[in-house]
Amino acid sequence: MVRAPCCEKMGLKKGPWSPEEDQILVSYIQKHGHGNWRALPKQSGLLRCGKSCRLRWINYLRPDIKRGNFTKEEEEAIINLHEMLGNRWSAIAARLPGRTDNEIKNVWHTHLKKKLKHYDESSQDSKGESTIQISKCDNNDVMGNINNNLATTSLQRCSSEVSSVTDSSVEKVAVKEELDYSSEYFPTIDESFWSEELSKEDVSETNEFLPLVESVEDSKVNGGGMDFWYNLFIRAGDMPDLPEF
DNA sequence: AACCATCGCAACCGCACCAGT
DNA sequence: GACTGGTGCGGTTGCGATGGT
Repeated sequence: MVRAPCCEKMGLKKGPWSPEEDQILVSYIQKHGHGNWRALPKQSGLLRCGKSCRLRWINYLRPDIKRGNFTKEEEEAIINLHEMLGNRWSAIAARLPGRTDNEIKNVWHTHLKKKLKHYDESSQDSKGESTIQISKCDNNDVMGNINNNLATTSLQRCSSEVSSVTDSSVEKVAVKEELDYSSEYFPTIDESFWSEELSKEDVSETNEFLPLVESVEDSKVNGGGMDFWYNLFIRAGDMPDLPEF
């Protein structure tokens, strides 16, 4: 395949986006959508290549982007999902609503890798057990449901152990954590599960996931982490409307 | 205050994949 | 089946911000 000439050779702009460019891109997409990224710059009058426009929109301008620092829950989810999925950032991002693959990738390389390294080092000091610090989940009921209904991940095992602690929601507790993160603790998930074609019916047939939806909808509990857990364990795109808490 | 090192984030690059012809 | 164009993805880079000396 013949590679398309790069932006610079075409006289197109590169580098940081100006507020004016952002404005043009947003208003164009709001009006016309983004059917064809390659044609978009021409039609909108932007001196950018389509690829650059797409990236800017996806990583920064999309209205559903959640800005700001990652919560502890999100960080823990990234660690767990990375353990399951590897460097498939887009797949991880699909399970963290409002976060982009680029953002997750950056967070991984700047924060989480170091964090994990730190855990590894501290865990090597003890024999077979390590002590890690995690934040207590905001809502024990939710975590209980997760623990009842989902195959256990390392995070959930931690959560079940802290669920008896009843005061401050940000209290840090020391949790004994076994070193072995073997498949015993992760559900066997074949590729079809992660594929975008999985329907709602398929989800219900994959057992653990539906009961969580029901429990969330029924419980109407108030907790900052609710949307997060709700979205994380239900496939993006097949989600029912979020319940009001 | 000036310089340097490090960090964090936005953006780019190159490749792979897919659909249409 | 081969070719082409569009899109998506993961790795990498550039650069401003921040902190330390």
